[in-house]
Amino acid sequence: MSTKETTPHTDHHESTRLRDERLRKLEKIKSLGIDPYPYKFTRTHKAKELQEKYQHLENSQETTDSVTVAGRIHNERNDWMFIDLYDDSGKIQLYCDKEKLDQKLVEFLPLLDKGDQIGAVGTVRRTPRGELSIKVTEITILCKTLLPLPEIIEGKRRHLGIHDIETRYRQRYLDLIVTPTSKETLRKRALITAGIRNYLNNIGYIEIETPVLQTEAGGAEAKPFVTHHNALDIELFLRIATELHLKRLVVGGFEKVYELGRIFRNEGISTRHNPEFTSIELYEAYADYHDMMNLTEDLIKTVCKNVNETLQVEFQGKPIDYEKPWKRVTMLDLIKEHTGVDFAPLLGKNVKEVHDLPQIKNLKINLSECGSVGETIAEVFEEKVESKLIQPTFVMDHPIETSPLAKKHRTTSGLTERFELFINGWEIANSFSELTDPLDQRARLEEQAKKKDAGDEEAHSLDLDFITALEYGLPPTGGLGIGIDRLVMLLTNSASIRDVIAFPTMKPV
RNA sequence: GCGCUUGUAGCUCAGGGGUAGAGCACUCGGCUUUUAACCGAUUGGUCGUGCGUUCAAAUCGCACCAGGCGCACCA
Repeated sequence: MSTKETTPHTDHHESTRLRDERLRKLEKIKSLGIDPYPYKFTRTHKAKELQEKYQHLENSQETTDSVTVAGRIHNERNDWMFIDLYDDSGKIQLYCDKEKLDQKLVEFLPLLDKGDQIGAVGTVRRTPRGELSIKVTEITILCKTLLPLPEIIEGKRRHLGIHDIETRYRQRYLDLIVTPTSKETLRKRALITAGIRNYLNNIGYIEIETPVLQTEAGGAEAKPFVTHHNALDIELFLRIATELHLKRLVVGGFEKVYELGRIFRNEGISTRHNPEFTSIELYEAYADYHDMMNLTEDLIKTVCKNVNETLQVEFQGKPIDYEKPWKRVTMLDLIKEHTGVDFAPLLGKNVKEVHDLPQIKNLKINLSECGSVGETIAEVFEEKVESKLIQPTFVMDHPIETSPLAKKHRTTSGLTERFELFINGWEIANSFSELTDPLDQRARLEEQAKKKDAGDEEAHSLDLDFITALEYGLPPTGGLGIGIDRLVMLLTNSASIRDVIAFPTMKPV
């Protein structure tokens, strides 16, 4: 501090100047024998509790009820006569009548700054203007801040806030202080994840944590992050799915098991993609994908109602109705509906012959990457149908070539018992009647391994221990995965995945 | 990874070859017993970074860095 005082102001950046001013006040507070960073403070009420409790207090009415509150100063008016104090429940105004205040406190007030955390004791009153206030008798500094909070001006109106979206994500603590909706979104996210766990725990599921560090990153098609374990001197991968370990747990005798947790995929970043994101996967013995559809629909309806108190939710201007029974339709029927092409008779045909059919050529889709009719179907679906599925829709019975972990369809050959849930054109959930036949599973993963060897970085890897587990017997099992971040986006009307992740991945500055 | 676009004071933004601007915030002073208070004064900036063009660059060009949006990949 002492060297700073001798430094000319001209050598300082503005931010340093503002900080120095607060350091000066900090020193002053210390010199008064006050600890600017005390250990504990006991309050009697939160802001919201007071607002509710004194809802019926009339304008200008005063009580003798003494209360103690604590929070952060967001604003001050008329030389500290009015202070807007915020805690995590909301706002309460402090009223400082300097004529009646202890002289020491009057002298202390100018040492405060917006952003400081304080505790206050006083009596409850409603001002003539109708603002519930605490008529202050004591103020305790709880934390002296050194940096000013960001403020924005709209018209002539000034309030706390940040327009710069980069700052909002990089310095999320600031965003949370000054942007009420940011805080609300994360609060809702917590409500959603807690709601999901509650729902599942109540019907007999248990949550078990499976490894993040794996020697084979299996269970999905994605590029993994690679890391290294020093003591073992081996390459390890961050998990891309929880699927294979959870199914091992079902082999081990857990009949209803899930994990809600972080997974990692080494792919692009966008408004809908963060390299680490949260999924829930759950597995239920003796269930099939029809059971999983019922569970998915009921689960999402339940959390939606919890969070929004309604099943009609707007997403970026589009009304989405979660209430009506969700449409259940096969992938082939949807393709037929949107393109007029019926793939059912083409299943099992030679892929080149299929691509040469006039009605396929007319679709004007690049199918050169599709090495099978199944892959062609998936591609046509993605190109022509996916983005149109705005209202909740279960898309059922995917081709076998693109679903290596799903059981063959019980009646239609070439298809599997799988569904994906689409809302707002996004895949929200993915589910199968899990493949339990160890010989079939081995054959399908070996097929994937061939693709991987041929250079497909995203093909499934061959996890031999998983195959071994299946040979010890996986009962009929329904499995389900839900992308939590996108679900939260939908239920909180958030345009970017970064809004629903507290600390989204950013390039270092 | 590609395309478009943005980066100027603590915050929000103007300025687009000729001495770096405004509002608010901060600081100081005045007025006021009051609710975006008001009035006045002073502060405050390597114009994202680097290299170039030019007598002269915040401004023009190129490269790089970071963000946003779109595309690709994907959930």
